Amino acid sequence: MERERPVSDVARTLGMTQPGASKHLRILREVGLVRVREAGRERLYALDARGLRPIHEWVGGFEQYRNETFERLNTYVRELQVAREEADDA
Amino acid sequence: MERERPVSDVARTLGMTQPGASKHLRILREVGLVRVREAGRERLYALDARGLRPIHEWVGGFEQYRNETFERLNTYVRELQVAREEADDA
DNA sequence: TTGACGCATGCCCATATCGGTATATATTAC
DNA sequence: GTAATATATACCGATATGGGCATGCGTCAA
Repeated sequence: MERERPVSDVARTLGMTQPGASKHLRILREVGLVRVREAGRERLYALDARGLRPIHEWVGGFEQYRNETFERLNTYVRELQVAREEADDA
Repeated sequence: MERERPVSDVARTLGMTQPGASKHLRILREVGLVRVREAGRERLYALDARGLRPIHEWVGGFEQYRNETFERLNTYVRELQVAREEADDA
């Protein structure tokens, strides 16, 4: 992430072959998560954090359901208590 | 997301079979993204947004590289300009 | 210009994943 | 008790995915 790296470097780091890394990087490039810079016979890949922005926001969109989830849970628990009290009364 | 639903409901909504939905929900349950409540012969599934929190934070952790990415890009562009000027001088 | 190097692609195999059918289990209704 | 309903699981086939090797193409160095 921290700096751009040639394909073979990525491959070595991840313990895979050069073609393997090349194919992964291709996908990441196609979805906009990395950018490439050609330097001679090397292709320097680097993270393009902009591509993660939509993902981050999408996941964050569920945040609003956090409280609601617990509210539902509380409602349920209260219903249980009421039901029990009524059963005790009978 | 907005409320708890029985398996068959989820299946119908997603246009898949009941076993299909059941298997997906099992996975989601195992990774903590949904919770289940047994109601008679029904299993009411609901989103557990807490499970998304770590994902959200993990993705957000890359946010710090956003600016750095552009700084690297700017540095590169400046290097190009300098190199061109030197070439022009020669 | 020729050989070495870096990368991308084509091809192939092993395995994972997805979705379906059949079926066992548990619960409700009669 | 028996039938109907809701779910989970086992099993199976089609397809996707991951990773390797062989190879072609561009680039650099001698």
